[in-house]
Parts: sequence; structure tokens; C-alpha cells
Amino acid sequence: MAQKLQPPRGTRDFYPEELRVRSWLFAHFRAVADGFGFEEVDAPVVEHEELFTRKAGEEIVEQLYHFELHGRRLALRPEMTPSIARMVMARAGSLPLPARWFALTQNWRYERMTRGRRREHYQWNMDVWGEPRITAEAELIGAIFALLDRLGVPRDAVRMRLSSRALLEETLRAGVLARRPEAFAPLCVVIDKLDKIGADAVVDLLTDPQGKVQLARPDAQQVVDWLGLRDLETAAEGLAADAAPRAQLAELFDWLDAYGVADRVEFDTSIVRGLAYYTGTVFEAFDTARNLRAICGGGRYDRLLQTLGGPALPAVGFGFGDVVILELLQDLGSLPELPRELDAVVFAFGDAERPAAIRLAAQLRGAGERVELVLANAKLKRVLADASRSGALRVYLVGPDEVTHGEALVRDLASGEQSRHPLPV
RNA sequence: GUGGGCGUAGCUCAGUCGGUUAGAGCACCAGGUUGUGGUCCUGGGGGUCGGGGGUUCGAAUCCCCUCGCCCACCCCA
Repeated sequence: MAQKLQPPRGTRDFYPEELRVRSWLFAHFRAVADGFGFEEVDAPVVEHEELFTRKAGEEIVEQLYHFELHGRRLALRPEMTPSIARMVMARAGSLPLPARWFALTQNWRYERMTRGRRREHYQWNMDVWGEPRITAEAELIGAIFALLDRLGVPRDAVRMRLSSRALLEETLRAGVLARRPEAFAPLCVVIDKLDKIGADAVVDLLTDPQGKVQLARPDAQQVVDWLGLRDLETAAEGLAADAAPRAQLAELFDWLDAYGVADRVEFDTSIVRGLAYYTGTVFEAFDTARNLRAICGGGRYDRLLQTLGGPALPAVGFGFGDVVILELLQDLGSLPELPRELDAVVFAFGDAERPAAIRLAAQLRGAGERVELVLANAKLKRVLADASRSGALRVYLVGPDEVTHGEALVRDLASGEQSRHPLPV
């Protein structure tokens, strides 16, 4: 096939059967968001580049699709959160808080392709703005599991891993970062790679004299060791008993228990996320078999609005992509069969009957039916075969006799039974 | 970015020690005379064998280059 006829690498065409799957998934995203009382928002896919550029060495910023037009530097959004933050900021004074917003957006990232990563993907984004309590995290995590349940993902097929950057930050400030608090964000970006590049490589990056963190080697090793902890009490040992992060995480698990999902969430200090703006809770969900990349991820970013020049407004949110979850459902054999849905086919034998057929189709459509009108003067045999294949329930036949008697012949394609339906005048 | 595998019809593939007009199944289209589908029968359209160059009397087949896809690694949300 000619190269120009293919979509650019990492992008997808959606044929009807593929779009049905996507729409099915999106419908569940929306249904859960609606059920949780969230309102849908949208924003342009093209934004000013500076909305996304931060200086913490994040890949997401280095992989921007960007360009310059008439002196303006623009970029395709790599994620939705900054755009929503911009929208929140513009109405910060009048927005009833907490605001619960969700979005279903296509995001762009210029990166090398592997399984589960494309240059374009859709993401379901849910955010709570203006709620400092960890009840917001619990609600969002509850929504994620509500979605997985709706999609038919077995209860034990996905687990959420969760930690707190605040816990990490307080621990580090009491220790290796006591005099260099500004190194915290870049440090998070580095240690997010632990799972992917290994402990030794992370220590190398943390101690890199050219890097942004520049820890001493024993200090770096100490950080990596801490990231191996899986128990909240041990991880919080360096902190006061009433330290906020520690108490909040304990509280969160109480709420998650009430949502009935506490057993599906585990504390894991190695979860830090690769984005610089997170300040508190961070979480990611994975397939239990660990065959795939993270299914979704999110966290608290209480200072993002200030970073963009707005007021202090706490926020929590998550992004849930379409690619990994569909791969998981495929692997689990949980993708439903989604045939085309068509109620009726209306067929005029010839142009003499066509006006009557058009009026009949209009009547049925007015009643909410999905109706395909046969456009050619085809043979009846062909019409029935096509209608059958298309999944239509009924065929309305409008021939000379039917027009004469003012009644269409209705054939039920499943049973073969025929009845009559008055033609509209 | 590195290594490996693969590109032949819309799809899945066969064909390759170089040799007439390149094949199958599925799909598609048309017939099987009157206004009745899923089956069946018959027929048909469709391929610059990913692209370019080379070797040769002759290339889908051999060589070089290039593009694309897949897997692993590398890199990383």
C-alpha cells in the first residue's frame, strides 16, 4: 500500500467496527462520571506551548507535538490537566467548589511506539477542584473501580498501587533533602523510573553531577531503599505520629473500605509518577499479571494552579487511557461483540413507490428508529440479503400493490413472518 | 537508536534451488428469468509480488538501497 495512504505512525483510523468498541468504552466512561455527579468539559486540542512546558525534565514535555505559526508557539495537548487548570483558573472566583469535572480527550505525544503506547490516544480524565480532604481521592478511586466493574474486568485482574509524595517529601526533608527542598520535583521524575531502569540506574541519575538532583551516593541509596518499603508504618517511621501525610493515608484506606475496594489497593512507596506537579497522593492501576503498562494513574496537585499564576486551589485527578484497557479486555476475552444496530430497512421497488417509502422512513425515524433507506432500485433478493447482513430487524417493502392498498409489507428478518404497516399519507 | 522477523488480491496466506498470461480460501460484484434473505451452484472484477536500483536472455524469487509493520532490547509515561 502506498505510504501516503497510511495514517502517520502511532495514529489510528477507526473503521465502524473499531469505532463501535471505542464508543462502547466511552459510554462506560461517561456513565460512571455521570453516576458520580461529574460534569463534562472540553478544551482545544491545540494550546499555547507554554501551558505545558515545565522544567523538571519530564518526558511528557520533551515529547510535545509543537509548531510555530505567525510567531505563536503552539502544541497539541499531551494531557488534559493543564487545559482544565486553565479553565478553572479563569473562573476561580465564581466556581462553586468543589468542582467535579471530567473530560474525554484525544492527547498527543511524540514518542517511540511500543505495546500500549501510541502517539495519539484518548483519555478519560476526572478531576476534583477545591477539595483538600482525601475524601476526594477516595471518590476518584471509587470511580475507577466502578468503571472496571462495569467493563466486566474480573475483580482480581487489576490492582491499584498508591503512595504519597507528601509522605516522601517530608521524609526526605527530614533527611537527605534537608537543605535542598527544590530538588524534590526532579527527584520524583527520576525515581519514577525505578521500575523501568532498576535501582542502580536510578542511583546513578540521582548522583549525576550534571543532573538536577545531585545527591551524595549514600543518600541516593537511602532513597532507593525507602522506595522498597511496602508498609505504611515502616515508611512513615521517620515522621511524627501525627504527621499529616501518614494520617491521611490511613484515613484514605478507611474510606476505600467503605467503597468496598480497600482490598484492591495497596500501599507502595515506589509509586511517585513522572509528572512534576503532583504534591500528595499518587496512584496507578496495573493488570495483576503485569503484562501491560499502567492502566490509569493520577494524584493530587495542590499547587498546580499557583504554578500557572492562579490562586491556591487544591485538586486531585486521574487520567485513564483507551489503549491499555482495551488491550487488557482483549487479553481477558472480555470485549463484547458489538454488531451494527439497525432497526429497519425501507425499500421502494421503483421510483413510482419511492415517495411513499421516503415518507415511511421519515415516520419511522421520527419515532426514533434507526432506518436505512435503500437508495438504488435494487432487486428484492439483494435488498433482503443486505438487510440481513446489516443486522436490521425488519424490512419494509413498498411495491405497487402496497401503495395501492396503502400498506407496506413488513418482514421480520429473524422469524420470516410478514405483517402490514399503514403507509403515511 | 540496536538486533531479529516480515512485507504477494480488501483479509489470511501459498508460490521463491530465476523460466509461459502470479495462485487459493474468505470477502466483494454479477447471474441461477415473474416480488422474498442467511445455504448452494456458476461466472467475474481486482495485484506496478511495499518502493527504487542492479545482476540476467528472463526476477515475486538473487544482490544493494529505501520505506513500512511486528518482536526483543534501549529509552520512557
